Amino acid sequence: MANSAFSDQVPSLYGGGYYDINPQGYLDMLAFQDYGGASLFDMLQQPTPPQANLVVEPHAPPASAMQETSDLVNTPTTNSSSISSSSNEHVNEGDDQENNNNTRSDNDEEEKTTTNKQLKAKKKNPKKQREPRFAFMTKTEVDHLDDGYRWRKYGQKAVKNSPFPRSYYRCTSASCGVKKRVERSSEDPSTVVTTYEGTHTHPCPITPRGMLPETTTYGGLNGGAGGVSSFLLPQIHYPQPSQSFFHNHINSFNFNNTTTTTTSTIPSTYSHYIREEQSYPLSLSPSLLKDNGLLQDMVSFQIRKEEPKDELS
DNA sequence: CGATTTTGACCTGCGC
DNA sequence: GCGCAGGTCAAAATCG
Repeated sequence: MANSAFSDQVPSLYGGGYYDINPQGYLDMLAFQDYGGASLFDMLQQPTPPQANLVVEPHAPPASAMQETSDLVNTPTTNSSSISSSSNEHVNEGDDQENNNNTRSDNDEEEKTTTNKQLKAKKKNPKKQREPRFAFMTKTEVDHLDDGYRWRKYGQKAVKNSPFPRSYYRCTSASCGVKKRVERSSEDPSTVVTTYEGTHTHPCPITPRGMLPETTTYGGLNGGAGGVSSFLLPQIHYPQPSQSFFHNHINSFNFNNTTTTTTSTIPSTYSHYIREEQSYPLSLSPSLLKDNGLLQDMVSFQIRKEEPKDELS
């Protein structure tokens, strides 16, 4: 199959469920910029982090329109890859996602202790409830991108039809059950496919620049030259307890040797037209971005309509 | 010495 | 039911 890493991975993300878009129908996104060595965490420290909203508008045409608005942002390039994002069956109630996160991790913890001896006898609910997930592809030589959170690798598996293994990471935060998978595309070895599952139940642990953990891998394979770039991945708005997955920050940006693209996938339940509304802080004005050539390679968002297989019919 | 990574074994889901 | 592939566990190894 073409691009097994992606083809294998992403479709599975689409199975079942739908997004729990917040009442306002907004999908918040962070705009990114490489501050010439400063990480995005610096940006986040700012009182008014750059932000762009995706506005979900019912009854509007999906893809094409999305393309239009994306073009407002920048010009897609050829070497960029697309990412897909998806949220899997998270059961109806909006709160469930959060609850799932918490209860699941709690349950996991309990299971670990109680069924300690019963190896791998992890009996989760017969009806497994998967966390919302989304994947994105990144043009980078670095496998494990620093997204501001701390991850612990808990497994690695060879992937069928791919010479590259898939790595499994888990957020090191105690109560946070977020996982991520990282694999290199067999089709395009320069592309790394990262799949996130779940939402963080805690603030980004990374403190301002200089406090970044040494495990930060950016620039490593590139000799560390060219400035440090970091990007931030989905991060929930903590003040809002029942945050929907899509209310997380999904980013699309580009830095030196790395181009990351994210494609939000809106399930049929929300077969809306998504318009991108960007509001730039002074430091992130489009002109500035352009001047710096930071986002020029950013690929347009492509909102893909996906019919959850399970729920079709 | 604690935290993280590596790695082989085991579990689970799914297709045949 | 069987086999395959994906996902997870946990002991051992490695790292800082």
